Amino acid sequence: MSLENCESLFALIDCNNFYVSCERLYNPALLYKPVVVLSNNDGCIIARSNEAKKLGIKMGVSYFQIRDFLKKNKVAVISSNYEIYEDISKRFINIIKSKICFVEAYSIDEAFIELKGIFKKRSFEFCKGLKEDIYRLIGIPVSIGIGRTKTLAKVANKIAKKNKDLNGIFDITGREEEILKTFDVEDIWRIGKSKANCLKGMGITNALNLSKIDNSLAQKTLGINGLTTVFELRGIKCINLQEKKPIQKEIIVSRSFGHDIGNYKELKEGVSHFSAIAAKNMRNLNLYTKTLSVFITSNPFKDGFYTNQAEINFDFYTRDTFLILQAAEKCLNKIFKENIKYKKAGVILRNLTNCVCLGNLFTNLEIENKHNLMKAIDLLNKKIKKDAVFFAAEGVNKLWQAKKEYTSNYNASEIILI
DNA sequence: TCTGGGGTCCTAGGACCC
DNA sequence: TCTGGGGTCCTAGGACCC
Repeated sequence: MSLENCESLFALIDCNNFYVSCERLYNPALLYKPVVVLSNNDGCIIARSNEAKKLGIKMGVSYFQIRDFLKKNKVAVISSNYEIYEDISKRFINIIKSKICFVEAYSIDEAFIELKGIFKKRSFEFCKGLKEDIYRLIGIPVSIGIGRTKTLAKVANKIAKKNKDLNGIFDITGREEEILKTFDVEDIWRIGKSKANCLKGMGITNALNLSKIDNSLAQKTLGINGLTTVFELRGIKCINLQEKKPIQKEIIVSRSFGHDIGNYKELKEGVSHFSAIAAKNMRNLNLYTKTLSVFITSNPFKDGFYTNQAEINFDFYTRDTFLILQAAEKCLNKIFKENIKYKKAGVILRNLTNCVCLGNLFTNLEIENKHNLMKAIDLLNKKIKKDAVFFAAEGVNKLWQAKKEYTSNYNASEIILI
């Protein structure tokens, strides 16, 4: 076998303007029109249709700054609806898994695959078929980049997206030098703004320059991950396909409030609500926690910024919302200060495990009963409606809730695509 | 008036110990 | 009078990703 045959081949499948594409499934009137999707709290732009990109709307811009511009240009504005996006994302991954074994669900709208054997021999045809299948089955357009390493597949994907003539698929293999020469160092996967600035200061402006950098210089300026990137650009595989998702290290639920909160009661209700969501998410992932922390912050854009956090360790691993609510309240009491307008709060669960770790002989029965209660609550909320059952500590009015003015009224169960 | 949320990893620096 | 140095652990904060 020649050395060439031993080389790996990866593809990155990336959904085009994913959130916008999802919204278009529910509302075809949005097709061919400029559309943007807003972050939680309608804070900033997190997805744009191609038409919106053409208008020069940038990613991450705060909504209030360009509201008038959007209106003038008749851009459709939509609040994000993550339930729907997650549902479509699962379908997207399932289609890929039905066609090939080696799949890594990398993010909500991206998957890496490793092409081996017959798939490698017919890589382009296979990817073309996959792209067509995804569109036929769930109506989401994707772009696919192919390369010898994940980093090169990422580069190829950007090229596929940018260049219309390629019809959404590009294989960089054999053309690395020519392409990397035109590829801005800032656009390389895992090279962020600050590293890019540092590199540009050294005269390294494109990906080809970076691939030729001295190893020890790369490590010194970019750290160990940067050196990995350099090798990957040279076509040397350092980052493997991660088919099995490792156990999550933390679960975070945090939100900015719709308005500043000055009183303890309202803040406590918010923190309790986030705790209940975090506990529910943890049970969904079949995990238990041993550490809970709460943080609160005032508005960082205003004077007298205050932020603080407190942490509590449980005596044993738990997934019991009652215990989590108690702990969250204790943490909040440690850090709450009067006369501050709070803008944001969050709850973090750490030290997660998937082992069933119960307490001692005397507490086991009680814990078992609580488990069953939690299961029942989760089931009711799933079957009847969200928040059909909730904890008194979360409050009834939820006055602090974030803004969401432009939500589409669809839910995931409404659409049947396959 | 309005400025996202969720996640991981690395590093620098302090505390502590021998 | 004189005040080392290396290891480990922890944490906060930065950088990066989507």
